[in-house]
Amino acid sequence: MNSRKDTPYLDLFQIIGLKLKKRADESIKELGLSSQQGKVIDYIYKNQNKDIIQKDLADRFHLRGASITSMLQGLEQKGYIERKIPANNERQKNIYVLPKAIELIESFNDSFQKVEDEVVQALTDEEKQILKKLLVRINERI
Amino acid sequence: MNSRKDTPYLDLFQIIGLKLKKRADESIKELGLSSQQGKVIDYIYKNQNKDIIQKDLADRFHLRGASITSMLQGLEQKGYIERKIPANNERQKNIYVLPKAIELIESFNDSFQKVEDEVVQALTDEEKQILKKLLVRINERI
DNA sequence: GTATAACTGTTAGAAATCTAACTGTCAATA
DNA sequence: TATTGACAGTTAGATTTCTAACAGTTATAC
Repeated sequence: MNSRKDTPYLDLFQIIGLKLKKRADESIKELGLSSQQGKVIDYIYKNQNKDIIQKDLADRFHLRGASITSMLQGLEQKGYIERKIPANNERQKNIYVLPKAIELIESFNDSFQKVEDEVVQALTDEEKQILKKLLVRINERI
Repeated sequence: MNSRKDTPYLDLFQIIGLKLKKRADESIKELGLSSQQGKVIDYIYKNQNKDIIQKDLADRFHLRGASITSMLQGLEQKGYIERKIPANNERQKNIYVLPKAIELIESFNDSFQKVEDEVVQALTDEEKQILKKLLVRINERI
């Protein structure tokens, strides 16, 4: 009777991921951004000296090119970022954060940090290390 | 200089969750369903003797009532499920899977199982147990 | 050198989810 | 027992993501 199908890891990752997304969204809602937008702005800011293009964001955040276009159009209209076609390749667009976004980064990173702390608060230092090691390995293999 | 903000657990859960969702969607695409729809049908089927109502699904899958309404309307139109107002409470609707869905359950559970296997394939038995224990504990606390 | 393929980003339209406002039903209470 | 509040579900409209088809640019191959 080994035909019983069960997917506890799949289910746990799905549920934890959903809960964390809602917590993160909630924590920066007052700034008028979604957690996804916050993460993207933070990533652009941290890599501003590396000539990030939209494709890099699509790869990092596992989104389609069309979704990045849509998100960045929104962030550009709201004055958080700007996009410039580089001289050496007219297919691409480099992304830069504007002062209006930089003011917020510290604030929503504080919020994300609080959610992060909640996640690992139930674990000992040793368990944290083990968990990170296992998550990294899983992430590399899938 | 401890102002450095970093959220590796948040990021890993987000990325792994996204990857797994895409894998699961891909694996049952040929059946004409999303992985979410498959999970819901499976849940209804496994709890058919418990008079499941829409609110139970909203709680289990961390979706809003409106989202459940929309999803179940779709599944009902396609002939996978039916909804019946119980005699003792006209506010509620009990959900049942129809034969057309039951035929598929075995098949997409096989698909989900394959994704599940990929997740843990890089881990030893001991690591699997530890991981599950830590995930369960995190899920309980957030 | 030109034709073709690969790359980067955009558009249009579909799907899934959300919030806010709503309807109808049941429960509590005054 | 009449009112009020809580509950379950629905609708309308917004948001975010997706796929498919496309335009323009760059690289490759003949």
